[in-house]
Amino acid sequence: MVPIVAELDLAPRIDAVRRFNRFYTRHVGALNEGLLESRFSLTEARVLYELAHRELPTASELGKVLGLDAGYLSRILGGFRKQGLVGSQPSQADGRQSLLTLTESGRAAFELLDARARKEIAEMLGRLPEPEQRRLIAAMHAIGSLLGAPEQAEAADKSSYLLRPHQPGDMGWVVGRHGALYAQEYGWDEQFEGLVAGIVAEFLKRYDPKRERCWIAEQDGENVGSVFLVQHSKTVAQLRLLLVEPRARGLGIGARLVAECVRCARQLGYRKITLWTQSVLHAARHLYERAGFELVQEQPHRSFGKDLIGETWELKLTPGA
Amino acid sequence: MVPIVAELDLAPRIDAVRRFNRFYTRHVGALNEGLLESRFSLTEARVLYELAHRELPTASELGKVLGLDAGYLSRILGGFRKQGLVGSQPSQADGRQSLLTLTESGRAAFELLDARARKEIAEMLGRLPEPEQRRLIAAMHAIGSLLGAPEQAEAADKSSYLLRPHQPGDMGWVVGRHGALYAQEYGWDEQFEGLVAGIVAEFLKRYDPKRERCWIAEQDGENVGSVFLVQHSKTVAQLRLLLVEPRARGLGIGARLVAECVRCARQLGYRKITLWTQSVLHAARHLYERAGFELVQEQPHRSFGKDLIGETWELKLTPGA
DNA sequence: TGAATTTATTTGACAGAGTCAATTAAATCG
DNA sequence: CGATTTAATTGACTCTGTCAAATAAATTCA
Repeated sequence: MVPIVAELDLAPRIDAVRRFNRFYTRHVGALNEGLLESRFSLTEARVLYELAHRELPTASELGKVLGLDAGYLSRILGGFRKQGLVGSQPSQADGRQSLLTLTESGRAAFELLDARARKEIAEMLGRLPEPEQRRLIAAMHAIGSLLGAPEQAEAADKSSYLLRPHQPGDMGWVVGRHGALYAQEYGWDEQFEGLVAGIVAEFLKRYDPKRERCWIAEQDGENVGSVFLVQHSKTVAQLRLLLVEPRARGLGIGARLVAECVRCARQLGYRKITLWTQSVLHAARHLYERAGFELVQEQPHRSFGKDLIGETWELKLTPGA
Repeated sequence: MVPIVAELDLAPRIDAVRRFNRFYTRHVGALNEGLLESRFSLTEARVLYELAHRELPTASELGKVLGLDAGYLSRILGGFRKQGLVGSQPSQADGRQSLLTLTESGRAAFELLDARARKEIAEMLGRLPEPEQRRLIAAMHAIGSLLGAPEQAEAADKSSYLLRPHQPGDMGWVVGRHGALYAQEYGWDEQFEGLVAGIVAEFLKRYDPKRERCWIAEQDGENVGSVFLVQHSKTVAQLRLLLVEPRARGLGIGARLVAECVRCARQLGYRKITLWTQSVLHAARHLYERAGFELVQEQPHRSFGKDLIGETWELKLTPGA
């Protein structure tokens, strides 16, 4: 019989991981990274890749990055030199080293390989409808960050996300991530998730596209942030439910969401933006402060199982600006 | 500048996939599946694995499954035979084939390898806190089913899920999946997601653990179903928000959720369960019918951008049973 | 400074992983 | 029955990767 209450049994998880490992190994093997009809082996392709993505690397640098035996690598590079794919110049700093570069034809060979590999992946992605592609990327991203892929975080830069209006499913994401994150980070109880659910329910029910907005920040197809601009009165807008996923913090997404709200409120003719937050939410308070909001009221209260100090912030909008 | 509106540009997704492939290849390579100090190569271990999981396979069967060259495999099997790890018996049906089995010591070798591999994965999982483990498994499952791993689906059987009470984040999941699935499958508009958000908001606000329940069905750490039992009146309970993810359908999860509601309502002393559904939701209606519910009222209405026929179903509970 | 040690690279020898073609013997097709 | 196909084996070979030795430049330390 299926147990009602979860026991922390690792065994099925271990099996799931191993099943996935077997599956994914085969999957990657089937892709073969564009070298099906090329004269390069997988290792050679990896070397070529690193050569194309580094500035004047040395052989030992490549060996370290790729985890290759120095002798093996030396032979591969020798072969490349013979084929005229790489050139080398002696290092000024260290007479033992050579600084390696791809020649014209070396770069051409890499481009060809790279284009083929991209095409393969594009075909694989193309077999999936758009929302499933997004789920796939999101899942890969999740695995990468959970298993600690430093370069996954590195690769995220300021232009790696986009803002878009809400779609089916997004409101649930907003509710769930508010509930889970505030429970985890501040120990708030389920009343908070309920409050958020009430807010989004109200938003969807009374949603007026001419007076209100929701933005979802998306990165690699995965939701990483949200903010709402709702009508508080004819002339006053309210900013609500600002959230940025921990793993996407530090990219300026929060500031961007707030700025977008302010810009839009001004455009829609509001005179003032108001918002309610808590004194413990330091990161959010900073964002409001830097966007020009001013603290106008403080109010201690007990909510979500904690003693909190609620704060009202306001930003006056000059219509002309 | 970051674009406001999403354009369907594959390039960043392709890069994300390739980054993940590189990362995961290295990750799996680092795991080495328990054969670090064993006398087996990776391929030999894979052969051993298949031998341990099949009934009297033939060499060609193994070769097909593992994608190995027949000659290569023949040599590996020859080695195993020499070491006394596999035995073979001639096939009655086909004189060219031998039916392979692991000997005692072959099985022992496999068990050792298997235990080591499990231990490795367990250590990796152990480094993650419990909720992150669940996210990891969920993400792997998502990738597996998106890229079409038939055995991932196969492996799901009736005892592969569990029911548990709700946790932070679950309500958001319920809202989001209702919103996304009904939009996708029936074309309902965002008003429906708003309605669900309102229901869960109300549920959390008034939640009385003695009179009400929520069950979340979880599979490999991923939410795949939900149902709520809420108080309608002193003697009448209401079943709400029954949902099963498409990929988890056919495992009896829906029936199980309904049965759990009925059992619990009876135990809590309710005299009747009522529920509201729509005529187009055939699968759900079947479940209710088979659980003993009876259709007591029909009501055409226009909601969620569609013309629908709402239905009220009821189940009388005999207190003694 | 200069001898000892370390480091970057190359080379030779070799083992393991995997492919390809040829061979044998049994099974199947027509 | 002869022709073709299939399962399994074997030999020859290539590619992948490791290990140890050699060389030359750089660094350390007394």
